[in-house]
Amino acid sequence: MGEITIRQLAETLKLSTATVSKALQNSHEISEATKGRVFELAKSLNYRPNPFARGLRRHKSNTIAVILPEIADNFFAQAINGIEEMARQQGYHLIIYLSHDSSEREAFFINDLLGRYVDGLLISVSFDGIDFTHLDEIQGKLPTVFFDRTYSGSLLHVTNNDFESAYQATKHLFECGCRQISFLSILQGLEVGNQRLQGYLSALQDCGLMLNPSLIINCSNNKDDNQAKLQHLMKVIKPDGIVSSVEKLAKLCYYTCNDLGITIPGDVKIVSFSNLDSASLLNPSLTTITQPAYEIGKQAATMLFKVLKNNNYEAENMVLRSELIKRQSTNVSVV
Amino acid sequence: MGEITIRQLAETLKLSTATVSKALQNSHEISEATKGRVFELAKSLNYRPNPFARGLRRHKSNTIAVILPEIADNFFAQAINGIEEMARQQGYHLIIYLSHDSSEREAFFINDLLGRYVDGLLISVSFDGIDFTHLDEIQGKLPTVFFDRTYSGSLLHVTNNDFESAYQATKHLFECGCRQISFLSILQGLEVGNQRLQGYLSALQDCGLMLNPSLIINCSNNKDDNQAKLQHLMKVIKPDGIVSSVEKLAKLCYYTCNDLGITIPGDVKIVSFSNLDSASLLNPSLTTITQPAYEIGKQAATMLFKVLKNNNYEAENMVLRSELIKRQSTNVSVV
DNA sequence: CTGTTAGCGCGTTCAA
DNA sequence: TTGAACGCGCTAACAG
Repeated sequence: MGEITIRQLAETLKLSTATVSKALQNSHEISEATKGRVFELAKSLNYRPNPFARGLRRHKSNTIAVILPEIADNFFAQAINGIEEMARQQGYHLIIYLSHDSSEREAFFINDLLGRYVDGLLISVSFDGIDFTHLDEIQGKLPTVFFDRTYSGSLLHVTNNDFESAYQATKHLFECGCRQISFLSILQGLEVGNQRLQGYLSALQDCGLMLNPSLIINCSNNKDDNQAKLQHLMKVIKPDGIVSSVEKLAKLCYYTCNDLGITIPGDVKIVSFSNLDSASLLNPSLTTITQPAYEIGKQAATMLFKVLKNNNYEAENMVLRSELIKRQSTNVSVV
Repeated sequence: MGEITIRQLAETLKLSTATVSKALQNSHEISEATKGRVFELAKSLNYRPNPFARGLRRHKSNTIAVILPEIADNFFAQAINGIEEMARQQGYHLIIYLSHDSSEREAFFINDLLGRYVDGLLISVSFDGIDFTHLDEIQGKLPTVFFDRTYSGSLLHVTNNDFESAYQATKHLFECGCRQISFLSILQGLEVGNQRLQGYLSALQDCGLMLNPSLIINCSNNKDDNQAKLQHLMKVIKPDGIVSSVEKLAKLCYYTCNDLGITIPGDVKIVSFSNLDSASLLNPSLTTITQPAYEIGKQAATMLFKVLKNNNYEAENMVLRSELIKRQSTNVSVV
C-alpha cells in the first residue's frame, strides 16, 4: 500500500513505536534480535518513512535545490548530470529552478527556499543581476555553493580558469594571424564575465596589440539586440578574429556571417567558450574552449555535501581547467 | 529569521492558531478585519508556512517529479523548460530524476516516489525497459502523465504524430531519389519506436519499394556497438538514404561518413528526428523532424495539473505535430 | 466569527 | 534493552 507507518510495524511486532523507530535507525540501544525482526518486517511490507513527518522532526529533507539560468544549454545540462549523479549517490533529491537569467525570479526562488524546505543550494547566478542582496542573504541561512557563475560575495564556489582560457584563446587567434581581435562580452557584472574579459585584454597586451574599444561588444540577453550589434561589428568594424564568451553568441556569429557572405575562417576566425557536443560537426567546425561541465557539477555537489556533513562554512574555491580545442573555425585542420 | 510559526503570529495578535491558519488561507469564516491584521503581520515578518507540517497534514507537497532518460539532449532539455514554466505558474516545485535509460534506476526512483513525497509524476520511459511492472504499479497510486516515450499500459500521455513523421521523412527521401532507404531503429520496445518504424515501413510500401531487412538497423544505447553497426551499414549495405529515429544516431552517421569519406548528401541523404538547435549550422545542415518539445512538456504538465485538480483519471491522449524541416542533408538548399 | 482540541507520523526525551 | 509521553507546525472538526 505504501501507507505503512511505524505504528503498524510496532503493533504487529508487539513493540512500541519508539523501539521500532530506533531499530530502523540501527540504534545501539536495540538488541540485534529485535532489529532483525524489525528490518525484516519493514522490508517485507516495503515500509517507507513518511518524509513529511521525518522532515518536521529533523528539520532536514534530504533534498537540495539547483538554481540555473537555463537548461537548454549544454554546459548546464551536463552540469546537472554531474550534480544528479552525486545527489543520487548520497540519497538526496534534486529540486530544479530555472531563473531564465532574471534576478527577480532568482530572488523569488530563494525566498521560497528560505522556507527551509531544502538542505542546501547549488546555484549559477543569473546574468541580469545587479542587486545581489538575496544571494548575500541566503548564504548565511542555507549552505550554498556557487558554480561557474559566481558573484563577488560568494564563499563556496567551483569555477574555471576563465582568465587563462580567454587569454589562451586570444593568443591562439593572434598566432593564427589575427590582428583585429574582437571580444563578445556578456555576464559583465559577474566574476566569470570579468575574468574572461581580463584574459582577453591581458593577451592583447602581451601580443603587443593596441586595445580598440569598439572591438569589445557588450551583449545582452536580448537576441535582436545582439544580432544588431554583431551585424554592425561584422559590417563596419570588420575584425579578423572573434573571441566569444558564450556559446550562443558564437552561433549568432555563424548566422550573421552566413547572411553577410563572410567566410569563416577565411575572413574571420572564431573561438568560443562552448560545450556544444556537435562543435566538430559545424560548418566550419568550431574551435572551442570547453569546460569540464559534468565535473564542475559533480565537484560543486561534493563540496555542498561536505558542508552539509561537517557543518563548517570555511570559504573554499575550487578551480577546474577548461580545454582549448582547435578546429577549423581558426583554420586548424582536424583529423 | 524564516522561523516564524503560526503560533507566534497568533500570540502577538492575541488570536488562536486556528484563526490565523484560516485567515492565511483566506477562509470566509474569518472577518476581513482580522484577515487584514494577520496578512499584514505575516508579510512584515515574512512568515513562510513550514512545508513539512503542512505536508504532514494535507498529504500534499506541491511538488511534482519528472523522470527522464537524460538531460543533455535538446528534446528533454526543452521539454523540462515547458514543464518548469507550468509548474512555476501553478506554484509547484519540480524534482528531477535521470534514469540514464536504465529501467532499474527508474524502478528505484519510482519506489522512492511511492513514499508519497510528490503529488504527481511526469515521465518519459527509459529505453532498456522490458519489465514495466513498476510503471503499471505507479499509475494506480500516483497521478502520472507519460510524454514522448510512453508504453503500452500508459493511460495519460502526450505524444507526437510519430508514425506520420517517419512516413513523411521516408517519402521525402524517396522523392529526393533514394531507393535504398535505411532506418536506424532504437526504442524498439516502446510505442514511439514502434510508431516510427511502422511509419517507415508504410512509406516504403506506398512508394513501391521492397523491404530489405538488412536496411533496418537495430541500435542500442551502446555507442561502440552502434558505431560498428553503422560502419557495416555504410561500407557493406551502402544505402542512399537514412532515416534516423534519434538525434545521436544522426550525429554518429555524420562521424562515420566523415571517417569513410562518404559524402552527404551526394552519396547518402539523411533525415533525423532531432531538436538540435544548431542543425542548420551543421556540415551539411541536417534535415530534421523537429518535435515541439517545449510544448510537449507544457501540455504534459497541464494534463497532470488538471488531474491533480479534478482527481479524475480518465485516459487521455494528446498528440502534437512534429515538423519536417528540409535542409542540405537531403539536398534541399536553404535560404 | 473565533477558539479548543486533536492528530498527521516520526524521533527524542526520560523513566522503567 | 524497551516503552510512555510529548511535541515538531499545521489544519480539520467541532464548539461556542
